[in-house]
Amino acid sequence: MSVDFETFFSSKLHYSLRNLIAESYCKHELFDAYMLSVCDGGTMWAGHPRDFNWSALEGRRLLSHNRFFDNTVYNELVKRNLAPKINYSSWECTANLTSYICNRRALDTAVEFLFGVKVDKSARANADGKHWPNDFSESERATMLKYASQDAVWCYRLWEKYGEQWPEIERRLSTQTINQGMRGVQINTELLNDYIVQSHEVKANTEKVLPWLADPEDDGSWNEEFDPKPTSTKCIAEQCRRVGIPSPPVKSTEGEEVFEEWEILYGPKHPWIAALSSWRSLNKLYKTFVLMKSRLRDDGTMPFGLKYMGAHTGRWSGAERVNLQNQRKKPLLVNEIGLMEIDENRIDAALLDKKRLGKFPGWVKYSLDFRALIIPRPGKIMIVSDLAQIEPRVLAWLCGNTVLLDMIRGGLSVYEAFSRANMGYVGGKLDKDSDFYKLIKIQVLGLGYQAGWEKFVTIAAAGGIDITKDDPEWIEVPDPHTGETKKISGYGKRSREIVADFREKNPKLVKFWADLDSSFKRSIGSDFIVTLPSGRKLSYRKVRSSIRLTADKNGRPVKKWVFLGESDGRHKICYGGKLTENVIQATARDIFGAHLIALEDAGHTVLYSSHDEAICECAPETTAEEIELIMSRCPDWIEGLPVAAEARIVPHYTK
DNA sequence: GCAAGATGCGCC
DNA sequence: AAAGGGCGCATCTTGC
Repeated sequence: MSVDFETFFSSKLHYSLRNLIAESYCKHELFDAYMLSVCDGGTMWAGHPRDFNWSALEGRRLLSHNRFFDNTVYNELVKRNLAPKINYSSWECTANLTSYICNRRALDTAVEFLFGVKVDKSARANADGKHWPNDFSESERATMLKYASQDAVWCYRLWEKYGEQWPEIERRLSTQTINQGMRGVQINTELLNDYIVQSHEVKANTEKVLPWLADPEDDGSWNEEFDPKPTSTKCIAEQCRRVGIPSPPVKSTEGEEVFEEWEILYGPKHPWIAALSSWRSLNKLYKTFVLMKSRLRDDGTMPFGLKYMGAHTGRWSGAERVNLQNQRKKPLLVNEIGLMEIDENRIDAALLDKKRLGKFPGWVKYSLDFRALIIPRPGKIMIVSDLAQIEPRVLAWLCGNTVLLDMIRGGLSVYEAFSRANMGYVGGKLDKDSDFYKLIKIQVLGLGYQAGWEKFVTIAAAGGIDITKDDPEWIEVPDPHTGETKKISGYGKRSREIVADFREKNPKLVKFWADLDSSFKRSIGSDFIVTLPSGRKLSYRKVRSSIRLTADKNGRPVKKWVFLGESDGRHKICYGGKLTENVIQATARDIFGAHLIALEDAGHTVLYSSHDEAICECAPETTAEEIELIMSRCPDWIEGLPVAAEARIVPHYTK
């Protein structure tokens, strides 16, 4: 039986689900659920909730398109004595169903894709700011009832036609995810209040360093010509002009390194450069803290959003503006002058002090640690557990690299095993701090998805290795046309060698890329569908090819064929390595999904998850080993994969 | 006044 | 021959 509520909203008053999470929206004084529509295929009903025969839902399986919302509305009605408590048997979400079936969440786009029918959503847009029934004309009321019924009908049809294609485990993951968000997490509210005050103060200090905001009694030149906002690009450009330095390079187009060079060159002389970056970080934190406070329940817990099948590969994604999957790992430290500390070495040293001595060095005035805000409920403990190198393991399994898997099963670390099984290393036990070990690690992480030598230079740099430092200035190569020897730049020589060597020694992997690549290209004109080991399917629709203009090394334009497939409503370039990455990520997600359900079956509460990490709230007697054991299980559909996990009891969410 | 695009920040 | 990373969200600018 599908259930769909229509409620008052007003974009003018900023009272809508755009601005508020469902629970805050329902708690609000403006909340009014004025219409309910239900459909069980045979019968249809739409009207005011007060006129509904609620007992019709008793013992039934309920369906909603976005159950998080409709379930929250229903709970609120019960709380306000506007609806009775019903014992329904389950409540499924058809938005999650269609995300699984076709990566479309919204009702209209899903129905259009799956049924080829355009659903008219204009009635809802037309209800913006209107109170029921007085603000609706006679005909508008009829339209609204029809619209509500139509949504309930489509919700039911989606379930009727596609429900069976949704495997049991996925259905449970969907339900688990929605329950997680509705259950929420316990927040250290005292600390949150502190953080709000502190982050606001540091933000204000930072604004004083920005010349266009700093002096309210300046000559007025900022206010006259510019709109002085904290991160205004116009103000930044003008400031650069005034002090005679070039404008900052754009990170996304000119590269992180180029920006860093600029920063190193001009940062020390111009404190506002660092302040700009700090302000963005602080503002993000401050806004998040304030939002969290607004969502707190009386018991100090906070609901949150998490999207089942949020990403094309099936991974979960954050939602509702407080995204538990992308909060900073390291605390933000406030230094002796009341600003955000930016010296990474100093920060790391301070964090080490804290870890070893239990307290920060004197210069740390305050620490803003987002993760410290999330604590276990009273009488419970928190156990954080994450899968050990799941993606390289899955990659090895899919490529049939049994030698490597056997070594891992025998107890070697993934990287040590790789050096022996695939790179020809035969020496003694590797030292984890050695450059050789680091190099192996970045190869495993970086080269498995077909990165080229230039990309590998940046991957290595991110891993702390300058792979170009021993490159010769010049190398001599024969010209293919004349046969004469010519000199070319030696930059990247080492990187090229590593990449070539890696590929030579991993023929199964190279073949895996090539096979995926060629089957993708063969599906031009139709959809490319990969069946994952779990049985789940990954789709790339409407595969086509297209010509792109790029520059060769001399800057001359070159035409290049690329191949594209549609996912998440956009055509994206696909190639063997990229497809491999997707397949691996999706498979790792399925394995992790099995763990999430197993944890639940063992009686643990999974508060939420983050890609390969499960955050659990458990009975106090639970041990980390119990969790580790469950997280190390290997699903029967990927037999022989050595799965491993680490778990630890923590006072609060941490990494 | 709104939507879309560009840019940045944070995680895995 | 090589080969854009994914996600969400805030801020600011520009175009309609």
